Amino acid sequence: MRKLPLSFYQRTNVLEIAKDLLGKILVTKFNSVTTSARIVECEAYAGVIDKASHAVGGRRTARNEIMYGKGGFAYVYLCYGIHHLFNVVTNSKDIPHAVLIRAAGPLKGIDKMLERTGKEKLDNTLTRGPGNVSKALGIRTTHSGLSLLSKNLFIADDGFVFNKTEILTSPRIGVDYAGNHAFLPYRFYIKGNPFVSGKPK
DNA sequence: GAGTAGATCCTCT
DNA sequence: GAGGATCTACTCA
Repeated sequence: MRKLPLSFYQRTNVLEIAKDLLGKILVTKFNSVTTSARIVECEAYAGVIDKASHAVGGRRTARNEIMYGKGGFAYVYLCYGIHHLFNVVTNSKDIPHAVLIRAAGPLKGIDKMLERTGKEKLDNTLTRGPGNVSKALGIRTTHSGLSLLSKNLFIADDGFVFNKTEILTSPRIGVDYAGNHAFLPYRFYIKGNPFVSGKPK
């Protein structure tokens, strides 16, 4: 198992990076507690031309500043006052591309995830949906700006790959306000995986 | 099983 | 001062 190198994040095609993140392992080590989960769903946000992105039209604020930095950093922000959403910043400096991690399958530290989410036992709601992934892994807005090569927060590759036929694409979720961009097939997920958000098949 | 309302707070206008 | 890259619970059928 190895950490993904910076070169993984700093490629120019955000769609390719989003697709490649499927099957990788998101790991957090906070207060010497390790939790990890395999990514099964994510969405690409293609910077200034993407109406669903925080960086649309070159919008630049204190909150999304990190998106304008180099790839390989975490961008975390609060949505609806409740949910912490975890993003991976990609591409190079001044190009605000990002990938939103939407769902993952728990691997290590499941007990700790249950404690964090207040659940009794493991079921498919533990890490289903971006708000729950962050909650289970203990990711909060204070972690925004952390490097994904740090020892507390990183993404690893254990050699596992999903079969190409298991990877599906669809329009993104919850971005109806983005007009025609709401229909772009920028969402990637694993067919039939119980942790993928939306209606189970 | 499907549809809808409410939660809740930081950020930008 | 408004609204959001969401989730859950509750209603009704």
